[in-house]
Amino acid sequence: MPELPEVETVVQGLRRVLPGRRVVALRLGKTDFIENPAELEARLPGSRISTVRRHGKFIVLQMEPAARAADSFLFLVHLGMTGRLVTAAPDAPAPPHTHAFFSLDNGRELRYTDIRRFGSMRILEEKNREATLGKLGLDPIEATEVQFRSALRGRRARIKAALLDQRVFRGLGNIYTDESLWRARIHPMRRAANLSDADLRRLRRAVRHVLAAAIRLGGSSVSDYVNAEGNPGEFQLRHRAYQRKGKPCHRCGTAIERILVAGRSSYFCPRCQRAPRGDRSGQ
DNA sequence: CTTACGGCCTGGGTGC
DNA sequence: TGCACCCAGGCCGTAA
Repeated sequence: MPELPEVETVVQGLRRVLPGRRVVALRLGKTDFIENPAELEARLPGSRISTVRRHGKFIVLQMEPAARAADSFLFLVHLGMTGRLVTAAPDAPAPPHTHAFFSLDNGRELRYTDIRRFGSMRILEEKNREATLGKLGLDPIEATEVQFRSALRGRRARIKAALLDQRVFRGLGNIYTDESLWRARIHPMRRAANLSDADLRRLRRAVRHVLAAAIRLGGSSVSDYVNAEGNPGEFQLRHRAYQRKGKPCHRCGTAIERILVAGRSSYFCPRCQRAPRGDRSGQ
């Protein structure tokens, strides 16, 4: 499912119920998406959740260990394409493909459901935090104009691919790159290095606007996404490009087109977002 | 170093 | 109804 706005929405929901809770038991189903299942089973029961944060598309739980003397650690959850992290009553029926059940000390249960299992879970030591999370690029909402420009400067990759690269910006995915490029009137096939300062300025503003609006509306529910309470978002109603092939552009009425860029479906308005010279191979 | 591409996994939609 | 095929918001490993 999720990109930055969806993960942010989930995190905001979990933040209302998880901090202070102790994990009393853990039950796992399929474990091929977990880096080290035995470590989870050894360390999570008895530990207490202190904070819930987002880093790019990662949900980061800070854990205080069961043993007094041991160091606190991080529990990372990535929702992949179809992951859901939801709290529920333990006696409520679990949906299919629910592969992790965390019993909490208030009688509730935190559950991870993931049809395709492209998500991941892992424990990360505090001392390894920077080596792992530090590889990710700028937060696209917090980046200043100077940072935004320098992150893309000199990159030969298509702008769409560069925006999707988590080492450049953390948290953007296919929906919000298309929505941002539409708003900034930039064709997804253009090379990042060829964008003018004016282009980049519009792009940064578009990214910030789109992400803020999406967070405000609780994210986009296209197929599987729900928030921490199990409810869908509403930003899909405001999509201007994504999955609107053949429908009129909200600015000029031209039919939205779909092409493949960086192996991903990319939706754009052929009139508002002019193709680069030299077409499909590049520029 | 950077960029491009196939693969992972399951399910939903479409067209014959 | 059945079946083949395409598509899907993620990222990782490999090759060029």
